Amino acid sequence: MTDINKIPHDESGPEAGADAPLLVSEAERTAQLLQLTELLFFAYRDFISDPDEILSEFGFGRAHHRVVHFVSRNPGIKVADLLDILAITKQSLGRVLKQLIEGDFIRQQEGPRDRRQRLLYLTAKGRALAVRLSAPQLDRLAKALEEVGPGGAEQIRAALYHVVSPHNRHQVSRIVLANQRIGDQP
Amino acid sequence: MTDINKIPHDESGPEAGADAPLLVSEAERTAQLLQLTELLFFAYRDFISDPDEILSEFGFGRAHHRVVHFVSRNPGIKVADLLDILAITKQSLGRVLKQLIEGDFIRQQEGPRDRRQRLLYLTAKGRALAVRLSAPQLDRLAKALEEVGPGGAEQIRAALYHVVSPHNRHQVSRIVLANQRIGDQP
DNA sequence: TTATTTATGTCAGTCATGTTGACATATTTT
DNA sequence: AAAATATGTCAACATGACTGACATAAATAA
Repeated sequence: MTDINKIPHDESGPEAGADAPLLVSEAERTAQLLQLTELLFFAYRDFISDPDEILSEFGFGRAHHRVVHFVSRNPGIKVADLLDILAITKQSLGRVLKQLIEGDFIRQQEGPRDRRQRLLYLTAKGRALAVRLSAPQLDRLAKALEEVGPGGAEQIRAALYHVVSPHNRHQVSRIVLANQRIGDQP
Repeated sequence: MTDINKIPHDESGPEAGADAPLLVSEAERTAQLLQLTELLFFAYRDFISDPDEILSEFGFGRAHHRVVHFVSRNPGIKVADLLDILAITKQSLGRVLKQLIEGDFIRQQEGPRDRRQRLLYLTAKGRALAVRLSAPQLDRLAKALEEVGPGGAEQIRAALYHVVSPHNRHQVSRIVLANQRIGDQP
């Protein structure tokens, strides 16, 4: 290993900066990939830490966050579609959904064409929670993106997209492109 | 919203490509950040899916993966340092560590200077498991990075690093820069 | 119209992985 | 000799997943 071990400047991060040499050996490439693996782990962990704190105020957990988030982004979503996005069982969803409905964060509305469906919407209270949950994450991401140049966001988006398994990409594209902003009225 | 809703080409991902306009409005910026939030969720979920399958062969879970990974990367690590990295309690670690030791994936060695310490090492069997677990992740990351140009890896590294909470960055730097390659002899 | 399928909900039990709190043992440090 | 440290362990509990079975209402097909 060459200079991989040098202690990075605290504001630039490991091996960052314009003077970083492009990779030479296979070993360095592997080392870089391992570092990215670990950074993904640590970044993800901290990324969800702010919502976790807010949620605990309400006696909620991460499962509630996910439901609130995707209902916020997809107002009127069917239960079946939400299950598809979350990739959990209806029993798992049922528990948190019940709590969110009883706490007046989410309301259900009979499907206009198919009355079996229970279309999901955030209440005003639910929207307020969604805003509170998303704020620190948007802030964190915005600050992180300031550290990479303009256009970096697109590269990161492309990379993350291609970390998704090929057979899931189409679905992820559809979901991600729902452009309801958090807190907007449905 | 302007052209955010266009269905992306399946191989380029949402809103990627050289022709993507730089952001104009605050709303578009927020939409982009929300998309990144969701991509991080979906990418992370798929990223750990391959190891999950391998682990289930052994009756293991993600907790075992983390322990194997960080012991692999830090041969001879102290229990206390491992606890620090994982940010879990010793009781949680104890359970999975016990299973890994009983299954002959990890061995403990008395600290040479401080005989209270139990330094952790992978066995040959443990190294084989570590290699199997890391292979699909390294492969997945390598392919994803091919989709962004050269230098993209550095931008992603910088971004992920700055998603880590400021007070954790120093520790993460130290940990990530341990350059033991998975499968190498300690 | 009757039968089947679909969308949703619910009960009951299990598992993995985290938590707190209390306590034990060996070893090092003061 | 006393205190602090490194590790381990027991017990109880919480969260959020799971499987399997069954129930109801509404839409669709035969």
